[in-house]
Amino acid sequence: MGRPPCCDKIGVKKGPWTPEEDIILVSYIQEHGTGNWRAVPTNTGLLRCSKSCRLRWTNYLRPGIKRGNFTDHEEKMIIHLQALLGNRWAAIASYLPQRTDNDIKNYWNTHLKKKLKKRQGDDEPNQEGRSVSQSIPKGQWERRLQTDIHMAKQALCEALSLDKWNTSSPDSKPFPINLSETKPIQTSTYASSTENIARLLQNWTKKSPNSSQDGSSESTTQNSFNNRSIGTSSSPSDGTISAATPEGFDSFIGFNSSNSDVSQSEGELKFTAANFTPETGILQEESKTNLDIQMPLTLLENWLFDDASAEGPEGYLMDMSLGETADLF
DNA sequence: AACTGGTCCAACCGCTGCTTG
DNA sequence: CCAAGCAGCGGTTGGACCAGT
Repeated sequence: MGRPPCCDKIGVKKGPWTPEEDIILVSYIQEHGTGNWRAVPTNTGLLRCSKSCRLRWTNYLRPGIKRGNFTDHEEKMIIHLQALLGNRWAAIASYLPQRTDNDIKNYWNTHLKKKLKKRQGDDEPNQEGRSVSQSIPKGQWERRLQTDIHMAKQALCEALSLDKWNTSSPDSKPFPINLSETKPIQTSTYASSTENIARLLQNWTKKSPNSSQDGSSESTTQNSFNNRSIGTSSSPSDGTISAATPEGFDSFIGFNSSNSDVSQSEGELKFTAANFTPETGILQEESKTNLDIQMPLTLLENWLFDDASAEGPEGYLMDMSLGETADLF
């Protein structure tokens, strides 16, 4: 007979999250992963509903999130993807792994909508208009189906050849994203909030029994979390975070700093790839997500930014869905 | 300095499809 | 098979912030 009720709405806290709450949530997910959101409020003592916890994690605390201004590159991708997929922000976000669907949605509503409106007002033929008009002949459901088939195919390809990514050639990047060609811009609000959290995390990591380096595989989630964050940015002797800075925090909670740092060297990229395998624990899901979109994004960029291409996205997707999926299935 | 209007974004709301017992 | 609950998604909102007057 169903499951026991989720979180009753009595005594559930709402509104902005405090750094303390963030730490509690992060530390819990470090130990237990993101599998059971329902258990999070009860096990952590957070007066939040499970939904709120999940949202906080996926939109804010999750590793690998890039914050701040959108680059031209990202902007173009969003515009094209929105024209292709509609308001399927989650699907669009899957092509921009560093951005959350909420972020993209907000950016679309606050910036791009107006921008496009303005451009259309200028009555000037542009790429966005072209993409939209090209996508119209196809039914929405059909485009969705094509995209979903395409994504499923990519996921399968990834699953079958994960090792290739880890031992890829020096030219290959851990993430498809040439987003890294663009400038990193951090918002001051997030920076300040991460500073607070990082400061609090210092205490937490000191107390945490999980920062041990015994190499035990009892919890891969813990190990990966610690290895990638504390292990690279802290003193091994005391286990504390070395820098109470936004960068320090980003690196604590994941791979963000190396991932979003556009000035990173190829060597750093390789380092990221080497450490960023699906076997690395709690962030496995995130890493998979990132890996999964590697090929599609690279291909996507071909048509997104190839002005000479007259075929457009539909041609690509049609090929993928009608041609290659036949082989797949 | 105070007010006003606009912008931005984190968080909430409500719906839907899937999962579970 | 069914009902209840969960997780995820897209739409909306509230409040902080900023620029202009």
